[in-house]
Amino acid sequence: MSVEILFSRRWPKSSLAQDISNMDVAVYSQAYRSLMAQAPKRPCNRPYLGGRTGYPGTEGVTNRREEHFAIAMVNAQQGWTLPDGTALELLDYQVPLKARRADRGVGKIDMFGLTEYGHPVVVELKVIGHSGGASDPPPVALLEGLRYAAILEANLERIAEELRRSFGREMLLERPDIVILGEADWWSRWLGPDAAAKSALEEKARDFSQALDLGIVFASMSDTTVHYGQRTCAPRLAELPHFDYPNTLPRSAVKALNYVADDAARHEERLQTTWWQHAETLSEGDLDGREQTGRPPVVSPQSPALNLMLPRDKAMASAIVAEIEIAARHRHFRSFRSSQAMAQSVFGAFKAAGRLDLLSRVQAECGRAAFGKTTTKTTLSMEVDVRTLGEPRPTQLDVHLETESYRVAVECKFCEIGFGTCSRVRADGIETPLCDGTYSHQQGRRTRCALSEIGVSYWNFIPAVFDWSHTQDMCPCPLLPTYQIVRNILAAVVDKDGRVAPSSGHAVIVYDGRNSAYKLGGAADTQLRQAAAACSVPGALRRVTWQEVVRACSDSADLTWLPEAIKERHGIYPQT
DNA sequence: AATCCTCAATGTAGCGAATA
DNA sequence: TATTCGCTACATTGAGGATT
Repeated sequence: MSVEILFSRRWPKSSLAQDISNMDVAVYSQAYRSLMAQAPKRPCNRPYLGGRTGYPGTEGVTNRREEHFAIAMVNAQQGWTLPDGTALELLDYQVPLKARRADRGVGKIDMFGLTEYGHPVVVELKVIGHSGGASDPPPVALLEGLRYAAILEANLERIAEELRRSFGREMLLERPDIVILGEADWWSRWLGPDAAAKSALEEKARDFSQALDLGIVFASMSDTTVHYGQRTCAPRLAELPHFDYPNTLPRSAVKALNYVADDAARHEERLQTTWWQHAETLSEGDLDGREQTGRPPVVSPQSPALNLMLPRDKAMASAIVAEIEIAARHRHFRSFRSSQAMAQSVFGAFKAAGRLDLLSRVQAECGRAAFGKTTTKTTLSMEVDVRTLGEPRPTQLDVHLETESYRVAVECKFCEIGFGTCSRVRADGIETPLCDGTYSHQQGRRTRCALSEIGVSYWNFIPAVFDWSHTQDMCPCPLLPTYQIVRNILAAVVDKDGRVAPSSGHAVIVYDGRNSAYKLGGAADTQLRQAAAACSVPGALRRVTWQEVVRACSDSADLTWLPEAIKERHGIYPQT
């Protein structure tokens, strides 16, 4: 069947409105189905998703504004809200669709993402050209979107599998939605003076939307400056674009907004159930005996190690127990909520089994290896003091991995609903806080940050890794919500000699995938995205769930006990 | 009549996937 | 790993219409 019409690039401006009106939706829908039936399918050793570095591949000058724009947007980890209120998260850019070189007219998906419910979304990005060129007309963008959606749909299962494996996400096996995301200038250049074409396009999109049962959203974003990237310097957007929607196609009724609140309560309830069920299997006197509602099981002070998940093998078990000194245990170490106990159990197990190499299988949510490349020579230590940041009390890393002088700083979360914030704005026992929450000279100080004033060197390093300048006032201080995350990133990228080496380390956040604070739009998620959006080094901040981490040991004989134990105790297990 | 402007057609650069 | 290939965005060209 004729799929040719989906590939037409001839849309003369003079007859744009007429040509759009003349589009026969039935014919195009048929072409969509035909293209789907004959779509290229990439061989298994050539993935669709993942493998992108966040850097452009080339050095020197370029005119490829659009690609840099897309890379910058994905790097910024900024999702946005679709007109029906659904949150969209961008996962990848330049997704190839060709199976063979000879596949004609098959390009790459500018950006690919999922809605918060796991529905696939194809984003076709249109920006004004490097030198102000108008770029393709809107119908071409629409057809590109349809083509990509058709080819994507033909490979849905395959792509869902890749998302699961490489990004730890679940995708619904549904026809993708299409977002045509154009810079405001691009839209107005083509449709500004031509109201007829504009309404023709919107009407046609509605028809397509109905005929094919997919969402088509036109989004306009504020024009923004792109700082072009290089092989070692990621492209950046000067400011995050602001979106609005010239057409509003409410596709699905907005899912209940109290969903998130319910989710948190349900999760807590399920945790308690799982915990107390597990507690039943313990012996009399193993718990501290206190029972208030809402309180998790807490093991007795006589045998704190009971809060660790341990193998039957005695040697391995004692190696795990010894991984964190007793003095370094947190106050709430004995609680089932303790993320420290979780971290010690899991990472201690990998180490004790001599299988740190398995960690390189774990994929972070950005598609990169969560822990970088690890080998059997990787060293792992817990509760490591970081002394490179000039802090009076050094940052403690939950877990520190080192492979050939590449450092990974791991922050382990479990029940926590957010990240630590800066202490200077709190009035702990003093009348006025040491900082009013802005990054500016205050209270007669010589530096803008109360911590810099006492010799903490965060701000010496921050400009090398974040878009925040230490020579400019900021209100509020960008470190307010991102304090702990930033500290972890700095701990990973600042070396012993006090130099920033962004390519020599990264930070990872490990969290419970069921914890709603980390779901799109949740409190912790927002903190992470704020940090990521300002971070100029792609991959410096990665995130991964415990669910994904324990998946890595499923086929290692020495570690099969771990997934079972963590499922038993906390209800954590890799999905499918 | 000279000049400017717009736009479609044609040509090129950039770049990464495909291929060998 | 190095080379080839072809797509997309971008640049240039020139026809023809509009303006001065």
